Amino acid sequence: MTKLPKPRPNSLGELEQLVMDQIWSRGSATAEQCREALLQRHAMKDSTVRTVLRRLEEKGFLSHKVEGRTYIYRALQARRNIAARAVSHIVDRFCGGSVEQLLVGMVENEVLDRAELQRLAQKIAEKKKNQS
Amino acid sequence: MTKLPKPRPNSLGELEQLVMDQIWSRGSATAEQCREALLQRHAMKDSTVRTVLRRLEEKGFLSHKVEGRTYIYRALQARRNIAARAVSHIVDRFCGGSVEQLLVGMVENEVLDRAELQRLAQKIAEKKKNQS
DNA sequence: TTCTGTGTGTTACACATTGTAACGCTACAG
DNA sequence: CTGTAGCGTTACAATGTGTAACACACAGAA
Repeated sequence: MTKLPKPRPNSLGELEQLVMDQIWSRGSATAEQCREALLQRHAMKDSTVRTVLRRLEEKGFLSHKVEGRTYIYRALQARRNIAARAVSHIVDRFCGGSVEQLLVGMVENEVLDRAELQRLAQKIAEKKKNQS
Repeated sequence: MTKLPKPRPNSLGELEQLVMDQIWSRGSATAEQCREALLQRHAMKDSTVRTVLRRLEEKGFLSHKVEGRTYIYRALQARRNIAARAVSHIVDRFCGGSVEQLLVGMVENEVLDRAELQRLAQKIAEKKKNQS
């Protein structure tokens, strides 16, 4: 009976976010690179960053390769995909699975205005034309 | 110096979700009504439900009026609006504020298929026509 | 070869959130 | 007047997250 790695939750804490942002925008990064980049807004020890990186890897957001003695982390999932899945959950939970309902809500809440929505529809239509 | 109500986080735990679902689908409900409705999937004591209800109220999701000796809870926010704001955060965080990016991601992740997307665009267009 | 620093693994701790519940008080029904 | 239904208060354990110390190992300097 090998003990399975304890499943960690699929959401991101604040610091975890910041670290992921680093990885995403750089493509890949070491612990030190992350730390340096974050120092301005958020001072922390190197062990802190490394712990966060390890947890992110456990959660399945990152993987690393070893280069010499240092770990180089890269994202396993694109920002967009994370967003897509998160939104999918929300839609299921709150909108009865209907993306349309979601969009309606977003307009109601002025998160999205009608003009924007129109542009979206336009683009979708165009994309279809180009594809078919 | 009156102590301000401690701000609770804006997310919902699993049980909190279930309770909110009850309130949302009924329009309003008492603690006992919630409890009874949830008993099948999720046994719990009355104090548990009441604690959850109180916390939901602290978080700003619910309010209550008193009828005789019982509290009647109702939602302060529509499901949809919660969804809209949550998604708005996600879009900001992960999609650079672009809903389009989000939709692209959702198609990539097969959360949404192209046909569905087309229907959406269609409906948006129709709605515009009806309005203008 | 020995020393030293850099990067890693392990372990720990505090605090907040969430699920869970006991206990005690009060007011209305019988 | 007494039981009970419904509330307020308080508590506790598990988990998630930020934070970090410490020990170990290896690569390059002396």
